Amino acid sequence: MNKNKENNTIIKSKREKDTKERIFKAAIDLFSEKGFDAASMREIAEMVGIKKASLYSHYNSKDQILEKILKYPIKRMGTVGQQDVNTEELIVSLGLEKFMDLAGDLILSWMEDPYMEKIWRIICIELYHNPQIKKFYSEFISLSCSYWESAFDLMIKHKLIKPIDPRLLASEYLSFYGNSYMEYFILHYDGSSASYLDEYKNRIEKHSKFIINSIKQNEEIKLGD
Amino acid sequence: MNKNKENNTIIKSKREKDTKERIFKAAIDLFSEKGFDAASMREIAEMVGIKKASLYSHYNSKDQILEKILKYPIKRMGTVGQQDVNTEELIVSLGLEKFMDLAGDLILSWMEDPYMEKIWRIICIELYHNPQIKKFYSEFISLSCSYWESAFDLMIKHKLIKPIDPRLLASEYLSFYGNSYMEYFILHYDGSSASYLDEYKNRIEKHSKFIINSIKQNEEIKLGD
DNA sequence: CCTACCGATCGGTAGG
DNA sequence: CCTACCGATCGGTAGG
Repeated sequence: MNKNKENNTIIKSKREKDTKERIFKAAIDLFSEKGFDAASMREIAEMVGIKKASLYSHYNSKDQILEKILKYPIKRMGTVGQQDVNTEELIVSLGLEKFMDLAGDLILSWMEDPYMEKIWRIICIELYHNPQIKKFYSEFISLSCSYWESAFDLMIKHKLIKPIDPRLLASEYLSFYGNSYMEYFILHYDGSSASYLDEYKNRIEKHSKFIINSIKQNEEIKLGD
Repeated sequence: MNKNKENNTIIKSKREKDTKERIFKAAIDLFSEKGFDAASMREIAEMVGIKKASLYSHYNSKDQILEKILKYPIKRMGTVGQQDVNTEELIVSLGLEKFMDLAGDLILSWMEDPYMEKIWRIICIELYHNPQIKKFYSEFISLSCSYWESAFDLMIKHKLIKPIDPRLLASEYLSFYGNSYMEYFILHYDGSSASYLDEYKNRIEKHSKFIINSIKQNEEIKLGD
């Protein structure tokens, strides 16, 4: 008797967890497809196969679902970006070209998670309309700029690149990424992935080479040093 | 009798035209402040000082108001960009630096119209949510890229810059603009103008110098030619 | 997890 | 240019 009750509780809570996750996934799909406002709670419920009112046993509000979605990239950033390696050591040991290649690969690997792609699209299309998303994006941009500013600063210190304002370099390097992703997610994204993405990968690779060529220390000057 | 009737007709149609323009301005203000969807016809009417139903004697729908707003930048583009000057002559006669300065000034002067700033904000914040705006933006980007691609191509032809893929150069040059404006309008715009705008002007000037330095033909190579 | 309901708000129209 | 109204849709709740 007791065993049976326990079993039921376990099964029930497992099903509940499962439903909560299905709601999460359905919300990502719908928000990324139609935008946060245009996707209704009714549609989310329909996709999960339950009635709208039942959503509220798992989440208190539509905003709370979005809140949980925005926590996902932060978790992912943690696992990808927060290695214990020292940036200065990495730059010195790899050199300019290889360090930049590694950084580019990291950003790409971060994007290849299918959730991340959809979540970025949600962020891009709701950047203005949602204060929650605006705050998240501002902080993300600010963190990225700081990281790259200090990276370029270290490169100058080790005479790997010309002494150009590292803040300017960071924004030259990152604005191309920003603009490319925005364009991709807003103008060309069709949910099928891979289609346009390869073209963007190609463009970003060329951009990286252009920047490297523009800032690397000239050979002659190096010799004369 | 006849004279009086005529006069009344003129006065009436003048007032009608005036109201139509006040609706136009109110819509620009409200759409740029809150976004197209969030600004309601009731609010527009309230700002103009009439009732909502009266709006429909001037415009058939909310979408038609937006349509008219989007025609404004095209008219402005016509007056600013479509001079009869030949780009090739301009590049040869001015040289690299002065041509780039002129182009930057043109873009800025285009932005300094107070309507344009608000309309750009509408475009940025509604880029995804509104198919009309998406189409307008796509075409604008495509036109800008083509123009700059051919401009860089001409510079290469006249050996003013290094022979780098002109398509890449166009997107290096323009993506910084795109990203800066997007960031300005979405994260820092507060309607008061001038506040952050100066900072962005400064950043864009530095960007232009960075690009010029990266692509200009080295003196030595020029001599050896 | 459901049915049945709520108030709020929207763009737009009829008729004067 | 107005009053008065329309159907549609939204997020969320009560109560079981």
